[in-house]
Amino acid sequence: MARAIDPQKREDLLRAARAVFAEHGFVGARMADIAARAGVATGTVYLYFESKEALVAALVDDMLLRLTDALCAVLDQPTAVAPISETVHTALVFLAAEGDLLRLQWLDLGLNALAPYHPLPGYRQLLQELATRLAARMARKQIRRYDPAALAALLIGMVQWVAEIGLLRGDGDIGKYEATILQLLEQALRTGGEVTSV
Amino acid sequence: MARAIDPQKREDLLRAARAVFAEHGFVGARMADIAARAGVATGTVYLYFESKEALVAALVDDMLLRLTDALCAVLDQPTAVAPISETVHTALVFLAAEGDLLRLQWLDLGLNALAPYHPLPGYRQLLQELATRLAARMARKQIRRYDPAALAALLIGMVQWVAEIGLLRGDGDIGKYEATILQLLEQALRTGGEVTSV
Amino acid sequence: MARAIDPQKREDLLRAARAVFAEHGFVGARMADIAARAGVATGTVYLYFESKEALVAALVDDMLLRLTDALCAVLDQPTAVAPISETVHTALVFLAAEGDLLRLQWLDLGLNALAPYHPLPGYRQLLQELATRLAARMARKQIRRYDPAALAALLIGMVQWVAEIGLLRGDGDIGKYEATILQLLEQALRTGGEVTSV
Amino acid sequence: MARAIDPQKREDLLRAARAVFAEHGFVGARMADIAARAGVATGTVYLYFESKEALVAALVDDMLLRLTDALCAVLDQPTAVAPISETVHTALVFLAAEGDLLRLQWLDLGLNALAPYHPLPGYRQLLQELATRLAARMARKQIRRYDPAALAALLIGMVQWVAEIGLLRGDGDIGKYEATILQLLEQALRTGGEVTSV
DNA sequence: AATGAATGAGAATTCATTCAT
DNA sequence: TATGAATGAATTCTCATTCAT
Repeated sequence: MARAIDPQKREDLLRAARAVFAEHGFVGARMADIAARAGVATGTVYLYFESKEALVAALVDDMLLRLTDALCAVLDQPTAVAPISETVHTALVFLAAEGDLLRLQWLDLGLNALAPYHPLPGYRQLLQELATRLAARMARKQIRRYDPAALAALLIGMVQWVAEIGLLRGDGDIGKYEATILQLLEQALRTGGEVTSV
Repeated sequence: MARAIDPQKREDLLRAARAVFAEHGFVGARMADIAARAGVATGTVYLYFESKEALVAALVDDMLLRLTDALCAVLDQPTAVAPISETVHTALVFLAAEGDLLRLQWLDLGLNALAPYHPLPGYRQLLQELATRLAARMARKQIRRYDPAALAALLIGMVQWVAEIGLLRGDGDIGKYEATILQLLEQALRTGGEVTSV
Repeated sequence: MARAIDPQKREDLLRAARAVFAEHGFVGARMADIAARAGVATGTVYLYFESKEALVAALVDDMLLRLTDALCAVLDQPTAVAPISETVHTALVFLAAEGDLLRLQWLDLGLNALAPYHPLPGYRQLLQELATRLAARMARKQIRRYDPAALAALLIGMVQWVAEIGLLRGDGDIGKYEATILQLLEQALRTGGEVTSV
Repeated sequence: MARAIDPQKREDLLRAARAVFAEHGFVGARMADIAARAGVATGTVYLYFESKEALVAALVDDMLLRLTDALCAVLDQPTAVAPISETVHTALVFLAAEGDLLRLQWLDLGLNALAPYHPLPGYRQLLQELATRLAARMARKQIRRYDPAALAALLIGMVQWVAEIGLLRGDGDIGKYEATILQLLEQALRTGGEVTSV
């Protein structure tokens, strides 16, 4: 059970779940509503997802994958003037737009507190893809050398937390924070003698 | 209602709640168990806390306050050689030790996704105290000038996420991450011509 | 949980459960209906009984106890002319009148097929009280000597099955069966040379 | 629908159902498991049996038929020394071996408490075949004269209940009970002046 | 303030059954 | 006849919360 029989239906279910979670919150969302929204019977949800929590996990995992794609797209642009800045900006825009999923990520983390080792594949993927690309820039001396995996984690940490602050404050104005991230990275990442734009 | 009549009992309840949450997770934790653990009747819990969620919030808020105290203590040491480094280290040690509460923080954030603007007082306090002290160091040119509030947020973001990674990986080994934070801050925070230790 | 707090409420619950079971059958009976019928909230049922099945067991056990009492009352009458006959008759009348509980007994037996050793206390009680009294009569040579416990079991087996046949046939006319039991016991139980009425 | 298309498949399904019922109990048994065990698709079960309950009924009915056959085989032996004793023994051995089906019989009885008149054909058959043969022995004065149908019912009642006691006690040791049945029948069934073995 | 029995809303989940293929 | 994905009804039981004492 809980196998993807019909990919389209799985898609519909995820879309419906996201909408219902956004509207009623995790606790307020009813599986029956999600099913109805996706145009299937209640029981059908369970052919695709083990549980309500699994729906959250799938949504978060998918978000992480899309974030990875978005960031990689930026970092892979050969013509970028300030790739790191653009990456940070992209991440912030992405997370601001998908604040509902960022909150679902916190929920997933909070709900699975007892599970010993269960990180979503998306985390590894995101950090790894980022680390690879950062390492490449280090190798090319475009940015200062750090542990790539750790640097990737720090970027994600800053960016997610800044996005969360935007959500917490409600206004979503994180301009000051974004500027500071960029200044900080400017200093931290620039290579020795040159004047570079990160 | 839900006001602290007996501070000791409130303490006991928080301690009991934390233990039960850690043992059974938020969903698996029963108010009756928490009450029993604290040695009071079920109904008594509600004389001190509005709801189960409020218990989580109180626990998180308290954690944030204690984190604030711990970090301020470090930053206020006049004799510190590398205050920022020590602060970061202190934060990581603290969060690693209180991983259960960090997870409860994520839960609180995830659970209150729909509430418009309700951040715990502890967040403001933590960021503000940190910002104040960072600003002071900037004024004294001990570290490079950034927006203090934003810089405080970035530190918290990095540190919390690194601690979370430690939890996710299960091994808690975040040495590499801590080293990288320090290197990065070393670069980002050092003032112009001098060779400083941050 | 599932302890008797208020004996009266427990009584009410049992009475309500029996009525609802009789009306809708075990499967058709809803715990909420039983609770409503007893004038309590749904959850309250679970303060007195572990589960729907436990309600059945309690009902059956109680029936067994009452049957025991009824039969003992007959057997303990010193003036009885034909005590065994009267006992059989009493049992048949009792079971015919409480056919719903007899059926609940079958259900309990069928439902607990997997539980290794879980007979209701009522069974032991019934067989034992009966055996004791039969043994006494044997000692006084009022009836032929058999293994008392086994004889008690055989009586119960015959009587319950005859009552069940009455239920199955719907007409409840078991006169022929009762007569045959009595004839059979007359032969089987009479002592040697005397002409006794069992 | 629900008619036997392929007798072999019907057999397989019954065998599978019995195994799954024995393993998980009636409630715990899933139609899908039964189907899988029989090597057919879920829906196929319903081509052979109306419902889960019908599966139970078929199993019980079949058991009753086999019991009938077994008992008739004994009673029809012209050379038997003590035919009634052997019949009782055969019944007890049979029911002890098929305790799972005896329990399913109770379940069937308990589940159909509300249905007005629906006994399985197997009951009538069993009682009738037995009655016929007992009547024949009475006609030949081999056993004392009673109402044959009633006597048959009493035998079944005793034997089933003794088998059930074996199940309840878990040890299956019903030797004492069997002996008592035989002694009792010896007395009850022997004809006038002769010394017969029943 | 404290108690803890009583409340009762609540929804996730299951699985017997169906039916389009 | 067989399939097995889809259905969706249906309800037990839980447990946060209340409130009479």
